[in-house]
Amino acid sequence: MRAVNAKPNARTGLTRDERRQSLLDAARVLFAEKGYHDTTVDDITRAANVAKGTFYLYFTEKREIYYEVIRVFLDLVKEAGVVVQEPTGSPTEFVERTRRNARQLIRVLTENRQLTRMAFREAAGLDPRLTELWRRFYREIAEVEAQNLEFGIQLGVVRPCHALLQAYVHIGMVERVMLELLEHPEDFPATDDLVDEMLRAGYEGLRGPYGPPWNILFPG
Amino acid sequence: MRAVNAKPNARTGLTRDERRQSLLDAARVLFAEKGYHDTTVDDITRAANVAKGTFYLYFTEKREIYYEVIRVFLDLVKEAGVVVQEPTGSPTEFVERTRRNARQLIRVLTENRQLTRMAFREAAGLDPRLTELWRRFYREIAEVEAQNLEFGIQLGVVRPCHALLQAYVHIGMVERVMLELLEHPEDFPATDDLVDEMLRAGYEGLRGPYGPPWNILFPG
Amino acid sequence: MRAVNAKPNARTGLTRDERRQSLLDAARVLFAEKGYHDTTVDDITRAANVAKGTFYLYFTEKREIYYEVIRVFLDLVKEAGVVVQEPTGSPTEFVERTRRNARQLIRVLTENRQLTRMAFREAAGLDPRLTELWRRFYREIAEVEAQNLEFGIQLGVVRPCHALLQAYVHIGMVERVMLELLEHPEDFPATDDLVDEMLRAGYEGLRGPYGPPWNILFPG
Amino acid sequence: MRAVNAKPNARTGLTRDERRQSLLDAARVLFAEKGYHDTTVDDITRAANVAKGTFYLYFTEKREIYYEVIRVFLDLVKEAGVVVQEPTGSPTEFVERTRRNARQLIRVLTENRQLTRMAFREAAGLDPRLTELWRRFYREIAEVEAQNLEFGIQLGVVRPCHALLQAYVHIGMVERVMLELLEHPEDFPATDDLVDEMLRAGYEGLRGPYGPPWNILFPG
DNA sequence: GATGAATGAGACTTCATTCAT
DNA sequence: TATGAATGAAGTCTCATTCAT
Repeated sequence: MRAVNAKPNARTGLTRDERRQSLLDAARVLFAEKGYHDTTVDDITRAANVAKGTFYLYFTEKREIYYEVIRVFLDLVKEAGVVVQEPTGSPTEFVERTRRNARQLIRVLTENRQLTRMAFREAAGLDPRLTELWRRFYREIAEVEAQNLEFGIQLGVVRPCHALLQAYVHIGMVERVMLELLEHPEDFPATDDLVDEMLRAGYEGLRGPYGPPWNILFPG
Repeated sequence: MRAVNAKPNARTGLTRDERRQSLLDAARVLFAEKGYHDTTVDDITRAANVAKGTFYLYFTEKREIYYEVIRVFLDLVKEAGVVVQEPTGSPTEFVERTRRNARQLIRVLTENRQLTRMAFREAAGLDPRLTELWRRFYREIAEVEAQNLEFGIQLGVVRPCHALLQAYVHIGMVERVMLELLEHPEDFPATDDLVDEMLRAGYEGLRGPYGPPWNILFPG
Repeated sequence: MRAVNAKPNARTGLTRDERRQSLLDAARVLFAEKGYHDTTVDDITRAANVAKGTFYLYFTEKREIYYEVIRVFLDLVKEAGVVVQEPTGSPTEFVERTRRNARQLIRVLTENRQLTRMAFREAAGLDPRLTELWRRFYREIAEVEAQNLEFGIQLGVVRPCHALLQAYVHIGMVERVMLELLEHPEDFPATDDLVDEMLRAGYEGLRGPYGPPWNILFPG
Repeated sequence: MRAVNAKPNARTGLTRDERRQSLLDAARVLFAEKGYHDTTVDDITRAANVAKGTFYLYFTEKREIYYEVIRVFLDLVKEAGVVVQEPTGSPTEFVERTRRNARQLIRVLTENRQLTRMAFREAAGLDPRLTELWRRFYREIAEVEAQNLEFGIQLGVVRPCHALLQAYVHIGMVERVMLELLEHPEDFPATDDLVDEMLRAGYEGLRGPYGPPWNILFPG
């Protein structure tokens, strides 16, 4: 028994979902290339090989398809790099899992280089609804990361700290480094070293051989 | 002797620079509020109390004034928070200077809350020239920060590391935390504690009491 | 023996005429509610529970179904209120028959309140064919009424006059009063009194106790 | 000293009001010819010799100019034919004034034949605001006419009656006759006779030589 | 006959930019 | 220099109608 929308169209042989998907695919490429405002509905339908009116059978307005493209992208990012860990295992395992997630995240963003750049450049600047989408994205990944930090604290791998703040610290460092990496890969170490360098920075900071520990630096 | 454009206009009593500035001021407020696309040239001239055509006596196109608003804003940010340090002094002095810069940066961004949000939301999404402006902004502040890290390494306060990468790490953490702070100040510690928590994270990381040092965690 | 189109459809169990009728019924309601331009073919087919394409198996275009709805409505009106009288009987009978027709007309229009309002509001404004339909409607009812007046003249109940002109006079008074009645029933007497007041106005005018007869008023 | 908008435009030499008027003039002709829906903004601006965008400097939307055309037309009609009379003078004077108004009304409507036909055909069918305009039109003229009837009653020229109802009766008869006259002038007497025939019908009705008076016809 | 996805012409509206005074 | 009416390209969205299955 087929699903509701699984019946292929009489004329085109595409199901409703397939057609919708082909519009989304066309839109993703065009938005990634030219951004929201320089991409017209006409561009999208031409790229998807349908008439202009067809667009409005699948999306109520131009914004909606942009919204959808971004939503799917952000879900992909969340899925790739943002994983709820278990409060178990050794410190090595804990860090190792984090390491794997980071590498996976880099892979996904690199595979969607243009889309990533566009998404973070235009970010939330055109719609309260879109702003809300981004806000929720950051909130969700921050909560997962804060949760992971709490687990780390329980395990003793992480020292007590303001977990939510540190979650945003981690998100920010990854975000900025990734965006620079996508522009100038030649300025950065290869993926594995890059990940390690960042993990280490997060784990034990940058204190040098002659730097006194924080409690001596600032006794207050 | 007055500068070339210092002669006040017969009708308006404003010098050319003053008029230009009043357009920029009006534009800044409107862009901050509504973003680039929802602000019309008409809005700007109405807010600045000049006729529409006057706009084009001071700016060649709408993008230019946006570009200028962003440029001034980014310069302000650079000036506030990004200072080339001296490779001298004690570790305490080194960190103390960083601390002062961070607090100053928070002050400036908070004072320009709406503009900051808008600028980072719309970011570079509408023009190669604007994209280039942002790219240069990040490159410049990254270079300053990398330089400071090199100094820290020389002083022994900072361990040897990939300075440029760590510069982006620092930029990212500040950027993301700031943007969240502007949205949800109630989720974060007050400024001084916030700065310390971040400095400490950068300085000695989050390693907990039972976390082994990195070289033991990953002997490779 | 069944008529040509009386064979019920295998799938739907409806004869061609029944299906056509259900489209007309749906259209009548929608047109009455929203008028011609705000009612889409999609609205109609959805309300009639058929696919959009089905519409064009029964009507060649959207206008046609509107035309048909109006035609049926105008026929209903004609049938209800416009009756050819016989040139026989007493004055009382003559007036009494007129009175019955008027009451019947009010009933029909009141029962189709929305449709009546819509029909007279949009009237003939969208199509020469429709314009012609309305023109014929007025001509036909005017001719019947003129005929009745001629009978009245023959009976001596009605004075000699320009019968066609007076027919339009009667049509106009009924039409306008009816349309106002449908909007503001509270401004008018109840049906029977309303009819009598109008009949009397038509029959002996509004001349007051001190008003001289017309031939004295205007001796020419 | 000139009025606010009396300064002619630098480029075109037209004041704002003149330009607006030329758009209205163009629109009136086109609407009269083709109705609302078949007239495009493009048609209007082309006829007025301005660019399409200019339209929106003077009207917020297409409906607005239609609304304005109808409003001006209805005001013209009101002004021409709907005059508040004085409760003074002889019956002859009273009727004579009515007669003059009626003739004036016929002149105005005949001079605006196409516009009149269009206006009454499309009537109120496209907008609540327009519906309201028409509703108010009818209410206002009905109130004036009802007032006049009250005066007539005071003078004894008119018998006591439901004045508002009779006002609508009069409006309807004039309206319908006028619309038929505009279509088929050959079916009707010349203006002066037409007016007299209608006045007489309203004044003393159509009772014939053998028709008993109403109170005998219907003793109830 | 019935379906409903697809079509595409065409309408309205916005707004950056120009230019005659 | 300042004005602000005028421009017109361009974009979004609607919907009557078609047609392959």
